[in-house]
Amino acid sequence: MSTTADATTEQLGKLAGQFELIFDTEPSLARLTGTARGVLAMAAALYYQHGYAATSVRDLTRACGLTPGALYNHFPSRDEVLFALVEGGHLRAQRALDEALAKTSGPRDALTKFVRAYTEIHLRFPPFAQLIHREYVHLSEARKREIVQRRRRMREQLVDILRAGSAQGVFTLIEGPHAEVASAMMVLDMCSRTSEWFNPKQPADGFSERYAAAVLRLVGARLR
Amino acid sequence: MSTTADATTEQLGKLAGQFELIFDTEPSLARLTGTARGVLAMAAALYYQHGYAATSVRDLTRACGLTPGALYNHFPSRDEVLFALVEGGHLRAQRALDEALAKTSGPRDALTKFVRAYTEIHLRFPPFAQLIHREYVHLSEARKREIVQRRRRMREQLVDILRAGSAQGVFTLIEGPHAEVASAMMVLDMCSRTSEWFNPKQPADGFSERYAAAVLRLVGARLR
DNA sequence: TCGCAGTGTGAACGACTGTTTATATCCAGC
DNA sequence: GCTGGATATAAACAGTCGTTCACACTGCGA
Repeated sequence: MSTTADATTEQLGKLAGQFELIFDTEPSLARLTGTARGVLAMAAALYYQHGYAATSVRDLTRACGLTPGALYNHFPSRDEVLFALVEGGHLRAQRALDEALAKTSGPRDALTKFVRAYTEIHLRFPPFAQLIHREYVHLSEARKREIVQRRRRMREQLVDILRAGSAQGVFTLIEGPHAEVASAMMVLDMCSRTSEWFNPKQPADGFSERYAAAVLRLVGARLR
Repeated sequence: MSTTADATTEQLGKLAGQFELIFDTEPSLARLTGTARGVLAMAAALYYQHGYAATSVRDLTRACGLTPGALYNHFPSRDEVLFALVEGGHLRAQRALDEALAKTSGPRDALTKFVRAYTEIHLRFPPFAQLIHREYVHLSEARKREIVQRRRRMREQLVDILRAGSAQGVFTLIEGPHAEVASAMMVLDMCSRTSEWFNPKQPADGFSERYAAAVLRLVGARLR
């Protein structure tokens, strides 16, 4: 990574600030304060821009105005910086889904709520979602297993909804082997990928509702 | 990267061999022979398994039974190894799309052919598609621009189809700003992400057709 | 048979890697 | 005012990074 010009440094700081705002929406991140919080926000900004693998401890600490050793007063290792971000993001998403699905009336309602919540999480601050989906694969093997398990759980929630709707004749999935899982993957991918191309400058009003409508079509939901 | 046990080495060689088979389907890759071809195949296997950023020149050449310097008899830099793979993959996809869209009768037919071709490219050898979508971001800035341009072109082909269908009343897209672009992104993502979860052990018969059917639903295609 | 292009080696280049250590500084609580 | 914990620094650790270079070996065309 090259030495950053002042203009770039300023942009990076602004980006880190935006990440930091998101931290308040997730307890496991919000409990960090002071230097630790600043480091994690800057890590998010750097990982987002250059990727985790391309961001060294020296890159990160220099951007924070620290020397490399200082990092280890706040995180046990470089891995754990990434893990803190990735786990935080997944906890936040899981909570949003649990809240959305707390009260539902039937598969159609459940699917609508799932899609809206899952899409909205990705659009609240797209770079955060993008960062997590992109970089979690670089976690250490043990930490990665934890995250993969969390992801599988979310997918299973959606599969259950589709299976129920399919059994009740509310949905007519595209046929084929593992129809529910295939459809679930389509839905999750559609929603999560919004973070890759959604332009925050355009109005987001009704965006997640339109996605829910698209998904209802996709799963062949009974009209009305 | 740790020293590889013999069993792992064997698996890696087998994977590299599978990548090499794919090279024959794309002229820009097929013209490589001998060591250069072997190196590129091994690079594909390693980048697929560990990522480009985590694969050093020494990792790559050691896996090929060479010393680091030998690489530079075949590629001008480490960057260009990745670029050869990524560009080859994009050229192959573009050619498949061009062939599929050479003769079409109306937007519905065009969309069906687009989705089938684009999905099939991703399922021919999912790891190759996966590798390309995942790693192209690590190209040097100049090379990345080239690839981004190719990707945009493919997207525009799809947008044109959706726009035409929408204008003729054949499709009824989910409303909203930039409806065509939003729908195009949904479709591209659905198709390309198959490479991430498709299990080659399950039968692929009719897979792309089912995806085309799902997409027709998604864009609200007129019945029949 | 010579010569040369193509291909490989091994050593070296300076720079960068994640982490640990001893040491210094600060500030809150007694 | 003193003490102790939290936090920072500078230096060093043992490696690894991508790349270059002088040199050796190979096999093919003249």
